[in-house]
Amino acid sequence: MNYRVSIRMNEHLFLRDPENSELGRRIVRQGITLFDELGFEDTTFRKLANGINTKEASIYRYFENKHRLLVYLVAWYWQWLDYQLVFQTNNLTDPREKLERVLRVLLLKDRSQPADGDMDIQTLHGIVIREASKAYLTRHVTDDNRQQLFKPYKDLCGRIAGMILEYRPDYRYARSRASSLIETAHYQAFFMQHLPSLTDFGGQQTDDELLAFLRHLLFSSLDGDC
Amino acid sequence: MNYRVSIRMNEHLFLRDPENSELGRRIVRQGITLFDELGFEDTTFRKLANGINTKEASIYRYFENKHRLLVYLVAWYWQWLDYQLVFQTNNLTDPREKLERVLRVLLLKDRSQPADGDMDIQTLHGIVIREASKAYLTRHVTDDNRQQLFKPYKDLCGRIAGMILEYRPDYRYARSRASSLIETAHYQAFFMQHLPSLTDFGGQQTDDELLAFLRHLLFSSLDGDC
DNA sequence: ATAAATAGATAGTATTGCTATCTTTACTAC
DNA sequence: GTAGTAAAGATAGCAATACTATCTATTTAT
Repeated sequence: MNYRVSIRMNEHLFLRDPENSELGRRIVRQGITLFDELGFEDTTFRKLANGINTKEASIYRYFENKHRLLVYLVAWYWQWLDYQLVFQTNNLTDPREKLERVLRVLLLKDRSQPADGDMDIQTLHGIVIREASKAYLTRHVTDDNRQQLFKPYKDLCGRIAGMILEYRPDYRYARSRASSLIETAHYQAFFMQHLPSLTDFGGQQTDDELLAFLRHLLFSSLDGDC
Repeated sequence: MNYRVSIRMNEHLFLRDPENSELGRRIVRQGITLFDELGFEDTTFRKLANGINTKEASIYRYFENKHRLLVYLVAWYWQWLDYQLVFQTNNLTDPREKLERVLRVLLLKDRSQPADGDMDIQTLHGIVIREASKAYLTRHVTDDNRQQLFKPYKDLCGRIAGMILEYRPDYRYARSRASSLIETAHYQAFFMQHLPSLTDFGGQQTDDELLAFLRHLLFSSLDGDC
């Protein structure tokens, strides 16, 4: 059996769909490489172009600017993650088990379903941890939001919120709980790696400790009287 | 009685101490104004200089670059907040009451102790919400950390972690709990304002709802069996 | 009164973040 | 096979950014 999941992206995320051409795919692939290696701030379209033997101007035909490329990659990741969630929780009936899967998927603990080959999921995960909040922590967040740029993130939160409500139908903070779960997973992962004194994860299986922490946080909030 | 709290900043945060001169204080004050109005990305030292009738070059004598100015402002805020915490919890004996105060201080719910007059705390709070994570979400976080730039943040987390342990001495995740409390407070405040569908705070007293959510999250994690 | 520190003024440079235009190539329809 | 169109390549250019350097004027400390 050979299959792959393809992810349909919102049109506002690009000027020309990068999945439809060889150049577009190279831009995306190199974008991931540079964001990973240089970080968002030090990446430029000129460097990106040089890395794939094309010209700056060609990249501007695909993405308005560097920020939009970031938004694109992050949105792609959220959509991919959302699909993983659907896949991994399919056929499960126990709501607690579903939430357990949510935690594992957020931390990329399981061999995932293959996606379009241009996306290196592990690397993208690292980019999301360090750069994703720069996608919305801007003065133009409202305009960007109007163009639906954050819909994948909202959809993912919505799905998790739904699972929270399956587990605990009267829970009052499903959406905030979902968004803070995602955010906490990512910045704790960042702290763990770079500012470990902000965390309690020092040892070897830091990833498992983080999972245990998130599990504890999530279920203590859902299981209490409230 | 007339007093003010003065905050001693780490030397690595600046090239020349901005508190020691009129120009320095103007730079800081205008920095706050511009970060607030234009956001970090669209602020430049040229604009800043024009706004206070000086030259770009003069600003570079105080701060290495724009990022360092952000780090300085954010560090100042964390130190100020840390002091607020000390002040507000002084003489309290009930550990739960102390943690309640932590929540209120994080959300700036109480009339605070006056600080050096150049800092507009409310505005700074807004900047911290939107920009603070850009201070550490970089590729050079490790170098910056070596220069102690994030010590104020760590100290604040450490203090909150200490209070958590007073309340619950056997709690295993005091530091992660503290850092995620701070981050959650800020992210949720941002979402509430700009991407409200990621939260459950829609109505009028959104700030009180956020407080209730944070209280719920914090105490449910500390009161459970674990 | 003199030296030292600070600030102001001016200039200059490499890079960034674009936009414009023109040419070449590749595919598509008739 | 040719004409037409879309994508990509090539080149140029420009205003703004992020600095650095240097010189002069002013304040301040001794």
